[in-house]
Formats: sequence, C-alpha cells, structure tokens
Amino acid sequence: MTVAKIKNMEDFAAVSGISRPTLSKYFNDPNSVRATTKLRIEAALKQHDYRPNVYAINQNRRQTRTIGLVVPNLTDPFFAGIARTLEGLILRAGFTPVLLSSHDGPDQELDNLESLRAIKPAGVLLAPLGRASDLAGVAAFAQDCPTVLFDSNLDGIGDAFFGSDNRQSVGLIVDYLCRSGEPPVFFEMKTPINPNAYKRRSAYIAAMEQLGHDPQLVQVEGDGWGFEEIGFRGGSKALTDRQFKTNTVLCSNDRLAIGLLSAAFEKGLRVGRGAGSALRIAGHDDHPFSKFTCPSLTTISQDYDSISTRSVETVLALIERGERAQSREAALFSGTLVLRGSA
Amino acid sequence: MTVAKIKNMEDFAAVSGISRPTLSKYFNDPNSVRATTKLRIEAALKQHDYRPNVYAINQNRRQTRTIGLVVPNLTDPFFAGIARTLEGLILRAGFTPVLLSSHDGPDQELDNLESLRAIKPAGVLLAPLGRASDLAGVAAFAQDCPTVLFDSNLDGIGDAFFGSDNRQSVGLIVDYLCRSGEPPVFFEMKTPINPNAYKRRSAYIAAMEQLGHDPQLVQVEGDGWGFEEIGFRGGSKALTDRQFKTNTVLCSNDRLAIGLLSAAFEKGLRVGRGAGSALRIAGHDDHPFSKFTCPSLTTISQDYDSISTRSVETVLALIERGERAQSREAALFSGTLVLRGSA
DNA sequence: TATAATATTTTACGCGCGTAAAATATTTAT
DNA sequence: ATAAATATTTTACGCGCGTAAAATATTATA
Repeated sequence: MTVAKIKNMEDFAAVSGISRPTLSKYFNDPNSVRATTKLRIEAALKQHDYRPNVYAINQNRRQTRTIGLVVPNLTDPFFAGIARTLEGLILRAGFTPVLLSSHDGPDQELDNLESLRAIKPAGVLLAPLGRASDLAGVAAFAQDCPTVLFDSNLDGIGDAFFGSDNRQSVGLIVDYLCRSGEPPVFFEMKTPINPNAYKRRSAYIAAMEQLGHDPQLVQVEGDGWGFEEIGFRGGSKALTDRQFKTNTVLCSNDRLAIGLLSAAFEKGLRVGRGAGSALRIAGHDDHPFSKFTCPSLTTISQDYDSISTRSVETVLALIERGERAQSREAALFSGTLVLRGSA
Repeated sequence: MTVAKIKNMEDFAAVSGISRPTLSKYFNDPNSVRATTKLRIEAALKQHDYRPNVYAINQNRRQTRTIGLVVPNLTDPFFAGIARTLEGLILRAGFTPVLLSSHDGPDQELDNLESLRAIKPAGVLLAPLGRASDLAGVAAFAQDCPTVLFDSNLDGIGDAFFGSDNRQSVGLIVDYLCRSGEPPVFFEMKTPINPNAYKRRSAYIAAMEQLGHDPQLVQVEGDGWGFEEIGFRGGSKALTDRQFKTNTVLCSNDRLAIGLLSAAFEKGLRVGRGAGSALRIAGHDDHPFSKFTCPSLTTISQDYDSISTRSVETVLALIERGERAQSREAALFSGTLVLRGSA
C-alpha cells in the first residue's frame, strides 16, 4: 500500500508504468498480455491493491460475464445443493454466477428474470417452477437471453433442456420393488405443480403394466410446495382409510415420502423391508435428508453431475458462439437405485 | 411498444417529453417529482418499456442501493429460510439484496466479502461461520462497509450483532426436561465451529447446576459441517458404549439431533416421552425438518423474526445516517419451547 | 543483423447515467 | 392579481472503463 490512493485504472497505469489499454486487456484476460508485463502488473497489484470498477466494466463491455441461475426454491436442500454445484462450474469457467430463488412463486420467478434482464447476463440457467410458471413471461425472457432449462421442462422454451429420465428411473425402482416384495402403490399429489410428477406417474403406470401388475394411484389433496406436510396429512388419511392396496408405497418424490414416513410412524406402523415391518416406502430424488430418515429412505438418485455439467457446457457454448441455438437440444439422464432401509 | 427503440434515458426523454434530469429524479424516487409528471412518465413507460441501465446508475451514484447478505451455508434449510426472510425485508425497504453462501468455508466467506466489495453495497448482513472465520479478513471488510452480524457473534467485529439468547433458551429446555423426566445429558461436538455451541454448552452446565443436577457432556468427534452424519456416527458409538448416563439427551442443535435420532432408530431404541420409550431426545433451533422426524423433535424455536427485523433495521439506519456506529450494538432474543414427540 | 510478427503505447471517442447550477415554468399563498 | 415557493428544463461536466486505429516498441525468425 502506498500513500497515494489508486482510484481508477488511469491512476494504476501511472504507478505501474503500464498503459491503461494494456491494463484493460490484462483484467479481461491476464494471459492476453506478454508474460513479462503480466508479472509487472501483478507486482504492482500487490503493492497498490487496485480493483477495476465492475459497474464501469459492465457498462462498456458488449457482454457481461455473469450467468444467471434461477431455482424454484433454495429452501429445498435438493435445489440448494444443485445450485452450489452449478455455481462452482460457472466460476471455474471464468464467469460470475448470480443465484436467485423463485420461492415457489411464478411472480417471483418472473421478478427474478426481470432482475436478471437488468444486469444483462451472458446466459441463464433456469430450473422453472413448471406448471405454475408464467409460460409467456418465461418464453419472452428466453427469447432475449440465452437460456438453458434444467430439472423441469417447459415445452419449446429456451435453447436446451437437461433433466432426468423419469421413465427409466421410475421403471428401475418399480422393478426392484416388485422383485423384492409386493408391487408398489404410487403416492402423489392429485394436481402436481411439477412436470416431472406427471412423467413419474405415467412411468409408474407403464412399468406396472409391463410387469403385469395393476397400477394403483393414491392421490392426495393439497396445493403449494409444503410437500412434507402434504405427504404427512395425505399419508395419515390414506393409512387410516386403508387406501394402500399393498404393503409397498412408491412416492413421487422424497419430500412426500418424508411426510408419509412421519405419518406411518405416528400410526405406529413399522416401515422397512425387514420381516416385522408393515410397510415399505420408497422415494425419488435422493434428497439430502433421505439418508437420515427413520428408517433411511430407499430412493432414486438423479444423475445431477451430468445434468449440471451439460447445462453449464451448453450455456457456455451458446455464449461463445454468440448466437442462439437453431434447434432445441434436450437430453435426459438415467438415475440409479439407492438401496436403504425403508424398502 | 413503438418502432423506435429506446436505448437510453435521453431517448426516453425525447419520446416522453420529460427532461432527462427529471427522469433521473423519478427513477431514483418516483415521489420526488410532481404528481402530474409522475403520471406522464408512467404513461410513457407503459408505451415504451424502458429500463435504466443499472451499471450506469451504480457507476455514478455516490452509493448503491444493494445490501449484501452472507450466510454460512444455503444448503442448510435453516439458513435458507432466514435468508428468504431477510431478502423480503430488504426488498420492502427499497433495496436490492445480494445473497451469497459461504459454503461452510472461510475462504468462500472471504471471497463473498470480496465480491461484495466489488459491487460496493450500501451495507452488509453477515452470519459468519464463527470460529472458522478469518477474523482479520472479516474485520477488515467490516471496517470499510457498514456491517451487521447476526446468528454468530465475532467479538468486536461489525457495527452490531443480533442473535439468540442461548442462556435463556437452553435454560428453558433443560428446565422442561428436568421437570418432565430424567435430567438431560448434553450431546455436542467436541470442537464446535459455531460460537453458539460454546454458549449452549455453558448454558447447559449452568442450568443443570442451578437445578442441582450433575452436568453430563457427551462430545463426539468429527469436524466439518455434516452435522447429521456426525450426530449419527457419534450417536451410534455413544449408544453402543452406553455413554448417556440418563435416558434423556439434549442436542446442541437439531441437525445433530436428527443424526442421533437416526442412530437410535438403527439400534432399535424407541425415542419419545411415552411410557414404552427408551430415550428422550431434544434439539435446538426448530429446523424446518424437525417437525417431520420420527418422532417429531422437541426443540427450541429461535426468535428469528426479531433477529431479522432488528438486523435489517440496524443496517438501514447505518445507511441512512451515512456514518458508522460509534458504539457496537448487541441484542439477544429469547427462544420458545416447541413441544413435540421426541421429549 | 535484418526482417517479420507480435505487444504495447498513444490518442481519442463513447457508454448511460448522476449531479450541479442557473434559467425558466408552474403551483401555491397572500 | 401578485409575489413567493416549488418543479422542471437547460446546460454542462464527470464517472471509470471498453475499444478502435495508428504509431511505436519488443520479441521471434531467419
């Protein structure tokens, strides 16, 4: 630190003996200048502690180096974990992630996109709410800004979509449950907000029919996103009313399963695949807490490594090319069975 | 929308018939202009869809209207929930929140503060990692930017601190547990990263002694932030080794309790306050999932409404005054007992 | 060492807006 | 209706940096 304060790049050019345009080049890409000048600049940086003004930078650049990242709800540890992974990938690529949560609300989702519009991101990774999303609003945004959807698909919106192959994953766990005991009843919300839920329902039906079993749906009431609560209430009722035709229940997702598990416990039902158990319960998603439920939850782990890397790679490619995708890419990744205590 | 595209405020001044300086005033505070001109501007806005460039704005303003918000880890639903509350309060005050997660790492915590420095926030709300924090780094930041700490205190750092009165809350639950059964053993990590953990430990000891009981600590190994896993492993060992002197365990936080609950289940121990139960387990924090554990978790709910509002109010006051606090404010809020099935 | 290739410097302009001061218009009070 | 108070417009400058083109310096190639 010296006495004279470095206010801007010009000041820093003066004390470092490097011209301002060269400094500008350096800050945009340290390796775009000669190795010797790079060393000189970095030596000067250590002495004077100067940082370019991000606002001035972004005002003048043709394109910012920020990538927007919108998830349905950060309160859900599942999405919080994914967001963290994506942030890491974005940083590694030399971009700055801006993370926003839609708080399970379509209004907030649109607000988030508006906020992003204001900061002119180079691209956006969006896990939309799904059925609840304002399709026209999201589509309008995606038209103006390179947008890759993940987790939930919105037909035809965005440059690409990456998600899970629900047909495969649900088939996998239905198959396992049928082989290891009674065929599963499917436990879900009557009117899910998430498109994956619909895919999982039909995947369940298809898998059951293929195995020669009669599909059984138990659909609980409740709207909103308090899945655990909905699973608990609906599960309590279903158990009381003996709605489950077999002793095995496949839940549309882990959060519902956590609620159902809680309901079963309250009813004094022993859950698990042991001999003395009254009920088997399985979930889907490998929620961070599913390892610690009582009993631990047998579930499906989505291949979120692949989904994440492909999503980031794709948005980076779009940014690099500088033009929008001519055809909408879409890929589904396979899940794996996570065998635990509950089924 | 008209054919001519509005690129900047000057263009918009032309089509709206309002001078640019007046428009600037309007965008900084819509009520600072005459009501009639406000209407004219808003009518024009509906026709032309113009938004000021945030980068140009922030480059020229003496102060931005963003408030940084840093939490230890968004993957923890507890902090994700708090972050959401704080975001709402900040928005309501007319500021823009920028949410960052330290991912439980002191390096990331410093990185976050550096990122915030770059965007020159008007103020910052920081829930530090605690013992793991780079104290010098955080202190240096807090010196340059109005900073209010919450959740975990760092001695003398920041303009204010708001958190929970662990002495009160732990006293409350120890008291309850003693009245309703055997006195609790305290279950915690040997070397906690969080300062609250130390306060809770001594609060437990003090409360026990006051009630004439012998404090019993069961301290488990493990570092890092996988509290559930640590609670599970340590809990399994403690149960096997019969380390719990009584049938009642008070956990330092809910996440440890969730792990212990899982360990007890695996051991076939029935947890709860019923007659046939072998163990009572209580937690602290009212973690979002504590309602759905098996059995549901008796715990302490921190007064996060108060902590949140006071924190935001304080940082806003600092911003308003335009000068730093002359004396460091600190306040602790009382928790309440949440009676559920586990104890 | 001469030449070509590459980096850097110089010079100059523009980005979109905040902000200040003076001149002018509008509203409110008398 | 007139004067005073308040809003708006005009004019002008500055913020900190990107970027382009031409001139110059440095390095690599032969």
